Amino acid sequence: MRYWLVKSEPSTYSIHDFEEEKVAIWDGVRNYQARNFLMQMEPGDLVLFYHSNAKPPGVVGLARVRRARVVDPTQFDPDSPYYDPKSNLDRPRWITAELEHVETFPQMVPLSELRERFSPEELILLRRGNRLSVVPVPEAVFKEIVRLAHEA
DNA sequence: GCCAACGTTGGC
DNA sequence: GCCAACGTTGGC
Repeated sequence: MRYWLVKSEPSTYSIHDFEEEKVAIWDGVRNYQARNFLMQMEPGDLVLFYHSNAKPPGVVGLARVRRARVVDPTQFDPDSPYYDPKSNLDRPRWITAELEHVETFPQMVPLSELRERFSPEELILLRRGNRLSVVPVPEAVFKEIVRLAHEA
């Protein structure tokens, strides 16, 4: 059982979109390091949902891995912005996971608070220049973030 | 809107 | 294989 954080721009796909849809294939990730993390996800893993490019940016909800190592269908769709002509059906290049919505937090945990409470060493998200849209989160950090999201 | 950081592309 | 140019991410 592992813990993760995924980023999404709310203007593209927000926690509210996810709450309505309930289940989503986490498609469109086109970075090998992020993909390698996606491929390590297992059913039952818990995933923090982070709004990037938002005002303010921060952790806004919780998801759970429903299916592991799902082929990202958008890589084969010429009409998709995520189409990858170099991928092929026999050896798909982009593998992801299917997530289910667990909770939209009663209060978001903004990036500024994450910076106050955690170090860049323990939370990859905080490392300078980090652009990975999928990162692992240590259990203790995960639990603390969930606690903060429910604090009165 | 700015710009630092980073990834990718393509000429050589 | 190197690396300059370019594109993207994402906080501010």
